[in-house]
Amino acid sequence: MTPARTSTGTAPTRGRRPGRSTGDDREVAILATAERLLGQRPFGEISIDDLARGAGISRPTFYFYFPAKDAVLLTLLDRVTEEADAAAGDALVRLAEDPRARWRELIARFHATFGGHRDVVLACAQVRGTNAEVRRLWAEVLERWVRAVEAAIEGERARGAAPDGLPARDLAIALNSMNERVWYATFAGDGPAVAERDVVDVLLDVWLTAIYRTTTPPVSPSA
Amino acid sequence: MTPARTSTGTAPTRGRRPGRSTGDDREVAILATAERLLGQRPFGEISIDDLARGAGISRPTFYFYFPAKDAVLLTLLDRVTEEADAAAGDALVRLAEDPRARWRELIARFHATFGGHRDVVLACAQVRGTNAEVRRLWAEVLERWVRAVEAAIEGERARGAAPDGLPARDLAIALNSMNERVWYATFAGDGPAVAERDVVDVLLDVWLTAIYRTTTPPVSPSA
DNA sequence: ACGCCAGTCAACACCCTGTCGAGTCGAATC
DNA sequence: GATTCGACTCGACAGGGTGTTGACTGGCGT
Repeated sequence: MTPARTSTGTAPTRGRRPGRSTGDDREVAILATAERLLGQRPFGEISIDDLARGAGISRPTFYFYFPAKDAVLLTLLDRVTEEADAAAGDALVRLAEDPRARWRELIARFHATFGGHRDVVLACAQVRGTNAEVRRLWAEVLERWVRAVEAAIEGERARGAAPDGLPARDLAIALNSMNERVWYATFAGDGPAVAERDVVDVLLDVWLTAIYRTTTPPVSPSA
Repeated sequence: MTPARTSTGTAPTRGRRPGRSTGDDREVAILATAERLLGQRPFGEISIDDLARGAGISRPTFYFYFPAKDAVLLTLLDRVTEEADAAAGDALVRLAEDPRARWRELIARFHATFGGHRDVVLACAQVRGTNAEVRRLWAEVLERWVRAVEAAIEGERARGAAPDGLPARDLAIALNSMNERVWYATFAGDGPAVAERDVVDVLLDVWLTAIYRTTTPPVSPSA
């Protein structure tokens, strides 16, 4: 796994150099403590001391493993986005054979991944406003997904299944943004939100109408 | 205007009782300082001391006017949402006469209002994660807008202009959520974002296709 | 037997928040 | 014109969180 000490960027000096192994358990203990505590109270109310004590070490020792509290969350986020990438992976291959099913699969898999780590996702959404590292990582990940969707839309237009219209990139951004915000509201449960069991179908409907102008996109004549 | 001392909720005792006027300038000075500083650095990096000194008072005196730093932002947000409400106001009346123009007007007016106060909007989005008051106020406002859009969609379905489909409320939530997130990205300028001059048209396109399945909704036969 | 280094923590310096109590001052009131 | 009252002000404190320093430990290679 990627080392956690990424936040300051300038100095990867701090922390355990590869070769030894004693400290690994402490690192995972911190991570586990963070994920557990995130289920109980918001990130802002968890102190470094809480994390350290939860992992059986003192506060200064925490800094041996992570440069700051946010870096823990960043590592957690990294895991989740990797899992989401893996889950999404091949959802859009052979799109032409059954577009509706493929798009639904994409959305459903993201939903499952995020829903399975909602505490982490929610916490990241919260600190994204104040932490540049989290913001950057999330922007990177989103950019990948936007590009994948953009390419898929262009593919559908090329085979004549989807009409021309908005630039594919803008459409991809808008749809991905919608998903992000709708999931946030659904998982956080504050403000107007779509019920969790409906959210995939609601999002799917908007995606299909925005891309194809119909909820039953045509399959490819061949195949 | 509404007094700012709303955060604790239990005790409106604190602060200047109506009748005198000396303190009003201080209050507006704090607000003005906050909005000015927000244009320079994020809310989290502005201390109460900064606000107080900017308004020409000491830190303890700040607490005479506002119960906490967040309350200042809350007051600022209140202004912006009121302005947005006023701007949006009658955009959806006579929808049937020219649906595309009316929807566009709604979106464009919100865009103009938020864009005119982007520093405040951005700051609120950031603290929403950590501040329950801001979260509640935003949820309330959003709920009003969702209801208005929901009613408009149902109206369009009733007159046969829009096909049935998703529950109108879910659709309204999804579309409003999309706007919120897309605007945030556009104004913040981090991560994948739609260019500011295109954003109204991009959002409009998704709204129209999601509601009508066409970008040129039919006008009412009468009128 | 010795040095090195990952790992550990008590203690410190700092910053920010929120509160308390002692004030100042102008405008009614007597 | 003295007195009272309440709006308004701030110095000083207590508390809690962060990040750093410097000293200490113990195993492992030489």
